[in-house]
Amino acid sequence: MDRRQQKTRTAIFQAFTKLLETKHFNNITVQEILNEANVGRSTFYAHFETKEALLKEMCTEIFDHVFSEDLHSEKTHDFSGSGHGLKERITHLLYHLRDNKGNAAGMLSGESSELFLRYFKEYLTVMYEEYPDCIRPDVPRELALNHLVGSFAEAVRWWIKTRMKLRPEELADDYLRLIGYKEGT
Amino acid sequence: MDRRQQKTRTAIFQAFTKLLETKHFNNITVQEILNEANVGRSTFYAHFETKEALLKEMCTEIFDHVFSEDLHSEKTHDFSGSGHGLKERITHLLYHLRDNKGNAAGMLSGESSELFLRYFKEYLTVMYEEYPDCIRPDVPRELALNHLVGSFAEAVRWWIKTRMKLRPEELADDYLRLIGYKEGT
DNA sequence: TTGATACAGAACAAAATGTTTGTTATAATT
DNA sequence: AATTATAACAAACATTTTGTTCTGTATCAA
Repeated sequence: MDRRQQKTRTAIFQAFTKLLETKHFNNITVQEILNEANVGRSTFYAHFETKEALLKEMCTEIFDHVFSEDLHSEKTHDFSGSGHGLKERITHLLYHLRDNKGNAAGMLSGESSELFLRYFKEYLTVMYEEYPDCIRPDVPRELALNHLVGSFAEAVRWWIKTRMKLRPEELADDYLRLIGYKEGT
Repeated sequence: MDRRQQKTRTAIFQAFTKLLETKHFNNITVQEILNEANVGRSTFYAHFETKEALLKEMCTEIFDHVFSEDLHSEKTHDFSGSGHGLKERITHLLYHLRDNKGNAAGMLSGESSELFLRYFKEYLTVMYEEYPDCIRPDVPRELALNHLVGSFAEAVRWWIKTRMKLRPEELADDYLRLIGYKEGT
């Protein structure tokens, strides 16, 4: 990819990220992004169709990164079926977030966290499909899956909101307790 | 209150509700609301400062109604402290939603459900404060409360999304199972 | 060096916002 | 029934934002 394109792309991403930390997505204008990123108007629209498209691409890039290593390591040695590995995987994910790879935490702590959570949950749903043993059989499957994903997203949001005072391992333990996950199950 | 005011107010509420069923809040313009409600521009702004204020007032009115009877019956005979009554209360709440008092279900099923859930959760948080025994002591209190509220909101959203196929009692049971609530606790 | 293309800046039409004004219609009051 | 108050309406308005199109310039890859 042309270096110029990459440069503007990251400039826009950074500007947008910065703005999202203080303002809500809806109240951010394209003009503000242009000013912050020092990018021409036509340039912006050459890269992104709309503000929403920008958000989507940014989320994809960030969460692809946050989840990528997990997905990779999961392919090299498959733990699914035994239930083992969920705790490690969750902890790993939380470390990623805490170390702010791709600024995911910054985004999730801002006023527009609902928007990011939507994308976050999509990835989580895919992840949980690999842990069928976590899904309780005594309630409708979709409801159970929805519960696992939603609860984790909420827990993460709470964690970030409280400035990540708990260590990743602690939050992982607490979360697993809350969803009634037992080590040997 | 002047009948004229009440008339326009409900006209705007109905128009807004109808629009919210098909479009996202962000993509609804004031102009569309005016057309749908057959209300003059200046009239709208005499009633509501902004579109956001309209949303807020509507949510308050609806959720006040949905939660009101619960809060009332709770005062006449207090169950708090024993843990008893949560299942009944949740079931009651779900019946309210299913019978669509105040169009709460319609709103929660639309594209802007996140917005309504925010308000919904506020009410739920207040409600759960009356059931201290549900809050697990082995994780941070705020996290546990957050989990109860978030899980219920997610369960309700799922329920509405699946067109409320489960009976309220069934969903209440499933939800209580998911959060690990035991009858006698 | 050369050809391609990404950029900046300006200008533009279209749409939306929120305010103001004068007039009409409909309440509540006597 | 007549009067007074006020809510609604319609139109006009300045302002802001959006998304497009243009031209000239700078930068990249070959």
